[in-house]
Amino acid sequence: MLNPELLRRNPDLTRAALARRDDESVRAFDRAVESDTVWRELTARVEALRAQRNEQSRGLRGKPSPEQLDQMRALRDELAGLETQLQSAEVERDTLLSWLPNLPDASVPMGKDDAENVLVATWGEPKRLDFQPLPHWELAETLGILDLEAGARLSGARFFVLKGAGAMLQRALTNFMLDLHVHQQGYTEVHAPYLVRGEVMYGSGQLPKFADNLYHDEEEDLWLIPTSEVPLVNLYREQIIGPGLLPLKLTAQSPCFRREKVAAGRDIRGIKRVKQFYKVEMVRLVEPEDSMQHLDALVADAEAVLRLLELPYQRMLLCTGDLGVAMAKTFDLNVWCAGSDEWQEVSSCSNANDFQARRANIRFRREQGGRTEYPHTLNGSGVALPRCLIAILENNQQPDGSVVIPAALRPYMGGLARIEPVAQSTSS
RNA sequence: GGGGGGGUCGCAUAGUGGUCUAGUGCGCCCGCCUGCUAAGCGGGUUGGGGCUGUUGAGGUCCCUCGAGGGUUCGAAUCCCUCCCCCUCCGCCA
Repeated sequence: MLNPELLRRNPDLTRAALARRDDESVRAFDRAVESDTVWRELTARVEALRAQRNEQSRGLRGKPSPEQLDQMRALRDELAGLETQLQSAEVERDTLLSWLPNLPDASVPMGKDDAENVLVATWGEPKRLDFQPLPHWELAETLGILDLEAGARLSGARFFVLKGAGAMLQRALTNFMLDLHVHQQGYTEVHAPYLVRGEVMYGSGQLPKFADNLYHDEEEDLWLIPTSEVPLVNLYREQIIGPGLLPLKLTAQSPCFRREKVAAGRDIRGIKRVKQFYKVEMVRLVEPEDSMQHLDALVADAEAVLRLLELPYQRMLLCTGDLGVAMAKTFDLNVWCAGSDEWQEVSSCSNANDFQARRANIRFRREQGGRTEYPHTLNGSGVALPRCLIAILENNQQPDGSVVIPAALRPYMGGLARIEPVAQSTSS
């Protein structure tokens, strides 16, 4: 949520910042400003009446006369009418406000969509294989470690089954990433629920806009998380973080559930875009003035994962048109996948500044008795598992169909250095 | 799933229609006292919002006793719905 002060004190600057995203945001902003004005007018009137009631009521203790009672009843009724108006004005304003996206940081380039994201840096060389590389869905099936058919049989399209060295590789990756974040980079490992309340989804910005892409249990009104950013960012919701505790650095592994309704026709082959996958996530809660440095540090933490796994990647700065609603600035890390012959996004590292903190009502104090402030929140994948697994399989494939395990992962796989093709699949 | 108890300003508690502008203890902050510390003494200490003003000084009003409704001239207190915690029984990884 945007700071309401922005609508009142600096509407022109704010409108201009939103205009860098799209026209719809500007129109939504103007409606929010108008609705906020109405709300403030009604607030002033209601509060004046309440002050009047409180004062007169004080003189009434004991035995009010019938005339006094009549007068007070009239006051009550007038107040009730206005309060009803105020309430609906408040709902309207809050709704409009809740749909407004974050302001893009000044350093974010203008652009319509992902085609206009800016390449900031490249690490490593995309592998040129001197044979025809296979895409992961073919490669992994011959290795006997991926079974898309079984995934479909169990759960439908966009679900998959990993077996043997494939399942082990996923587990190895998770453990490797968590160990790096916890032991080398100073994050605190967290396990939090995968099912959360609606308010929690609202807090990190998934609701109200993206209800369509989330799984929801009607009976208990709980939502399946699309990323552990959701519980991690909300870990301190409704709390005031005491002096000296920031920055907080949190990491978690979790399954992620996405309905992928929006991307219905895209990436249908393989496990690039699936409805359930594992991801290791990093979140930071920091003092506002430090947040951009923390964004750089966060990106570096994610990059360390890819470097240790020897995966060539690009760091992209997202343009205004590709920026998530809650985010002020985002870097994507795209890793080269030799078999699919494309760069795939494995990490998205963002600074949400105070947008999520406001929604989730997370505050902090710099010193005992000081005023409360909203911290800035940052999140980034470190990194998404199936796509990382895709990259390892496709880039490390050999002419004989085997796949070499990156050295960093071998200790996590019982020393296994290579996944060999199996003779035959189980089905006939 | 069934029964019982309970959510009050950091923590612990008091408060059963106006005297609550929510008391008390602990903790914390400031000051006094004091070789130093502790004790003692005095003062302060929920969070938010509007207007005004400042760039986060102040002033003023409103809201806030788990959340939302209701009754009433007036609700921490009475009624309804919901959320959460504890406990007993049943079931269960």
